[in-house]
Parts: sequence; C-alpha cells; structure tokens
Amino acid sequence: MDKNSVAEILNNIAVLLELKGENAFKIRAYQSGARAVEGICDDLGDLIEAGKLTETPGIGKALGEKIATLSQTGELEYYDNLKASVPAGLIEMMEIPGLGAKKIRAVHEALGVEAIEELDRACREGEVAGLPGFGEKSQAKILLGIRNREAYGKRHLWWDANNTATPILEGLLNLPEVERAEHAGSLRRGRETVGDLDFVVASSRPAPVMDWFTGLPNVAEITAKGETKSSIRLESGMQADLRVVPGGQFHFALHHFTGSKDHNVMMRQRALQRGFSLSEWGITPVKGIADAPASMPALATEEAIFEFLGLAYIPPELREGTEELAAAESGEIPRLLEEEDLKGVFHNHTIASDGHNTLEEMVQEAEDIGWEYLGIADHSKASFQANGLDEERLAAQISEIRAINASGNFRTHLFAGVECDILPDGRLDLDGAILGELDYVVVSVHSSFQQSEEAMTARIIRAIENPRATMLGHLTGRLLLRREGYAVNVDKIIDAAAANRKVIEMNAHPVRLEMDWRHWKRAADRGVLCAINPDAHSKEGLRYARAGVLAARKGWLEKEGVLNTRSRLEVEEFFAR
DNA sequence: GCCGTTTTCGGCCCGACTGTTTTCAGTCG
Repeated sequence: MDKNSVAEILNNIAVLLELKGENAFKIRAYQSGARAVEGICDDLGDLIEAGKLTETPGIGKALGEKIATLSQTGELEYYDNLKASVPAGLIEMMEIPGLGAKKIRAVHEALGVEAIEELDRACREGEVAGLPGFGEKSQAKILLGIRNREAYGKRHLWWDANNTATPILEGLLNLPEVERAEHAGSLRRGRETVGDLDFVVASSRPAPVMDWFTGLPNVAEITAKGETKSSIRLESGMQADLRVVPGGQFHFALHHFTGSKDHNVMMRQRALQRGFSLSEWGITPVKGIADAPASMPALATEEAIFEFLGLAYIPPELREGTEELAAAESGEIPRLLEEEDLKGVFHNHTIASDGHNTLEEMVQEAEDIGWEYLGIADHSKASFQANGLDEERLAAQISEIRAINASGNFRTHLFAGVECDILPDGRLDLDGAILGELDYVVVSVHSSFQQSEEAMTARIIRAIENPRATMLGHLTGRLLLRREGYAVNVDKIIDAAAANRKVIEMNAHPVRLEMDWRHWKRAADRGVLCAINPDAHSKEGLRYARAGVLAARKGWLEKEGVLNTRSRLEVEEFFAR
C-alpha cells in the first residue's frame, strides 16, 4: 500500500476515534501521523525495512507498527474493528458544516439516526431542534449543509482559487477603511489545491469592511459575521474568510492565517521554549518567566517575527511544517526561484497537434511576456487522439520553426522540440533520426496507465536512458481533483534522471503541477535540473508558468536548479551536450 | 498516541464565532 493510502487510513482512524469520543490528543496524534506519512520523501517500504520509520517526527512505536502493517499487507485489524463499530453514515455526516463528532454522536444517541437520509428526515420533522444543545437554527443549518454537501466539500485548483481571490483582494484594497490587505492560507502558500480563501485586513474601522465583504454580489450564504472575522460561501461553493485586525497586529494575523497549521504549531512551540506565547494577536511573555522583558518590541513585519525567534525569514511557500524552521535557524533557507527569472519555457503545443494557436501566435505571446525563447513540443504520433505528429509532419514543423527564426519577425527564439510518447515498453514513439534533428525531446507517458509500479518505473527509466531524451514530462500523469497519477517509484526515477543527467519537468498546467513539489528538494540535492513547462495548449496557457514557479518554490528550488532561467545561448549549449 | 534543555509522566497552540445558553460547549481554522 502506498503512502497516500496509508495516510488516508490514519486520517480515517482519527475521524472514527472522534466519533467514539476518544481522547483529543490521541486523535491529533493520528492526524499528525497522517501528515507525517504524506511528507515522507523516501520510499515508505525502504524506510520501514531500514527500521527508521519512527525517526520521523510524529510517528512513534504504536503508529509505526500500524503504518508498517498497512504498507506491507494493505490491511489493519485495528482499523477494521474500529470501522465495524461505527455506522458509515456517521462518518459522512462529518462533511456537513457545523456538525462535528460530538453533535453527530448526540443526534445518533438521541434519535438513532445512522445515515444522512435519516438525519435529513429528522431535521425536516423538527426532531433535531428539540434536542439539548440544538435549536431551530442548527436544524436549518444542517439541512442547508446536507443539500450543499457536495459543493461545500470540494477543493479548488490553485489557479481557479487565485482568479476568484484576486478581484476580492483588489476590492478590499480599494476600500478607504483598509490600510493593508493580503490573501493568506493555502493560496498564499501556493498549494496545488485550495480549500477556502483567507483574507487578512488591517483597519481601525472593521464594520464597513465586513459589510462590503458579506455584501459581495456572488455570496450565497453568510456563515459568520463578527467584529474581527466573517465567513461567506460563494455561489461556486467556495468558502472565503476575512479577518480584520488593527494595524499593529496585521503581520501576526497574516502569519497565523497563512499557516500551515503544522508550521504554526512549530512556531508556537519555539516561542514557548523561549518564554513567549505566540498567537494571531501578537507575542507576549509567558507568566512566571523570570527574565521576561518589561516591554515587548514592536514587530512590524513578518521578517521581524521570525527574527525575534532567532529565525531567518521563511517564505510562505515553505511553511508546511517540515524542515523549514531548522533551515531558518541554520541560515539554510534558499533564495527561491522568481517568476522574473524565467527566460522561456519548453513544453507547449500548437494547432499541429491539439493546441489552439499557431506557431506565430504562440511566439508572439512569448515575446509579449518578455521571454527570450519558446520551446514547441507537440504530441507524437502514438497520441493519435491528440493528432500527434509523425516523422514527416514533425520534419515539416522543424523547417517551419527554422524559417520563423530566420525571418527576424520575432525577438523571441523558437526551439524545435517534441513531446514524444513513451511506448508501453519504454521505447520512444519516433525514429532516432528525426529526434536528432530537434533541439530537444520531452518524453511523456500517455497510454497504458494501468501498468504495475514496477513495469511503469522500468518503462520510464528506459526512456530516460535513451540518449535522445532531454527531459521527462508530467511524471505521474495525475489530473488534480480528477484522476490519480499512475503508480511509479519516484525515487528511482529521480536517481535515473540524476545518473543520466536528464531534466525533470515541473509541468505548470494548473491541473498537473508535477513532479510534485514534495520531491523536488531531494531531486535538486542529487543534481537533477528542473524545467518549468506550462504545457500550454493555447497562447493564454503560457501564463500557467506562474503556477509552475510557485510549485517549484514549494519544492525549495533556486534559480540555479532550473534550466529555463538560463539564457538562450546557455540552453543551446545544454541541448548540444 | 507522541514526546523530552521541566525527559518515562504529564503535558500536548490558541482564539473567534455561533447557538444555545445565563456561562459555555462545539466547531473551525
């Protein structure tokens, strides 16, 4: 069983324990154990075999044994017994906003409801409102939650969330009462998907700001409205939270609501070790600490908060509660890649395969963005559903690209490439001769997704070892929120790329965003170069590069680790090796 | 269930908002 499935089961156990009314800290231990498993970069099986699983913070003896059992057998008696003791419908009810484990238990014990349909009926018949701790409002809220459960539970692509958040942030900044405003949460951290939107505002007059926010035109429901916090649900189902704080607290609030939760816990623990209590409102000496200063310094930036705790500034993208505090303490926070560092991108499509724009339209757009070069990599013939190019059509496209470059009509240089299919046995889809005519070759899997992990890994490694291959396209073929990637041993792929000096792509398309950011630090440590590639199927798609930069930043990547920060000449030299 | 510069027990981040209550529990992030 793979890491993500193990983590999911640990989270399920946490939910079941909650529903059983178990100790809250035990529940938290399972939740943090799940996050710890997700965050493991090594191969889980290898780690277990080496007996090093419990060296991971958050995984002790008991969790370690359960994780090992799950990983090796795919089953866990403890989990099965737990599941059998709780009606499945109760677990589903956890998805209803405002309903937590305790209230679900109360309803279950008082009315005997075991499924959402029964809860729905009990609400409509007014039975829930009569229970102790419940009333008319909770009953109505539960009914609304049941109706909208599907839309409310959804996560959103970072790109879509950002497009929703940007006009709201601009609107906040335009209000006369607003001194400062920022978005926070997973959007600011650049997570590949975002659950809800968070905004933090500095203002001494919160009421008009709250009124503006809750009065936005596409608000479906106001779920909370107070002096410092309001929450709304947009018609799209997306939830947005707004916090308004006085100017002096802005950076504490911004830091707090940027998270992540794990990062905040680490920061607060660090503060406590030093005799201070950190919250979204500020930092104060803990009572009973003898040498606490009489007055606290004003910390007017996020940088100052980190500095006060003896840490270098940690960019939001790195605040995932992994090793960022240790790095900030020892001065090892990288100087992260910036969008402006990009001088071009390599993996893009035109109307020759399944793109929507011509070569000229694509290169014009790249020039407007300010890029020095643009790589064209249309599909190869095995991707017939995408109108992939055979040797003959590719040869014609190469001539066309050389002619455009010779014309002098564009300042941006075109590189001729291809996105060549990796056939099920690992061979490439096109003749070596035509591949040799190209500037570079992206190799990608587009078929036979059902292969075993072993077969898929061997297949991709064979393609990486092909001397014609320059870089590996979207590593697992995942489509965020739609389709899991195929099974592949990422660690072995990274090793093969390092050994063969091949580039791995950060596919910047908002539904892909892979190789996943969680693997990049170790890949870069082993010397693997990254290419940020928008996989654009239209000229607008070139702008996706921004999402790729963000994901690369989450992977701790610096400018030096990214091929497309190099000049055209340097890239030509790299391709010619 | 995890963890240890208060180290094998006794803690475990902290606060806002809601709805139901008359002082607070539950939920959420």
